Amino acid sequence: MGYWLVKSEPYKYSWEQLLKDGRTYWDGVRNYEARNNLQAMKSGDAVLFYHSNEGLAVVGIARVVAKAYPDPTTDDPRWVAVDIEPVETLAKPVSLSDLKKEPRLQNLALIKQGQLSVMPLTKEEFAVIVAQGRA
DNA sequence: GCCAACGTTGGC
DNA sequence: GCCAACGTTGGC
Repeated sequence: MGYWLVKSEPYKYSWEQLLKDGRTYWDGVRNYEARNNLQAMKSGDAVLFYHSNEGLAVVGIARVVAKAYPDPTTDDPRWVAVDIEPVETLAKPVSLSDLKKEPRLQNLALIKQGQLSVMPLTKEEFAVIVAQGRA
């Protein structure tokens, strides 16, 4: 079972929109490292949903429901998309500043490499963030 | 709106 | 294959 964190700008696609839709495809990735991470996702993997630009917080937990397939929004075969569905809305969004304060999260790509939009998490990192979000 | 960080592109 | 220039992203 894999653990991931994906970023979305709320005005493009927000957590609330995902709740309303019930399921969405995660596309538009145009960065090789993020693409490689997408391709490594498997159905059933857990995905934290982070709002960038506005909010700056992890707001919910989603699940991969379809592993990587060619991105339907482009003819370029290099890019892929996955399908995700919402699992749980965090009672208390975990903000970026909270993440930065947590010693166990200092290796997060979110903190070290701000512009990566899809990144892997360890099981512990996932658990730490979710525990904060439920507190 | 600004600026720093990073990835990608293209000339040599 | 190197490296400078450029574009994009995202925090502040």
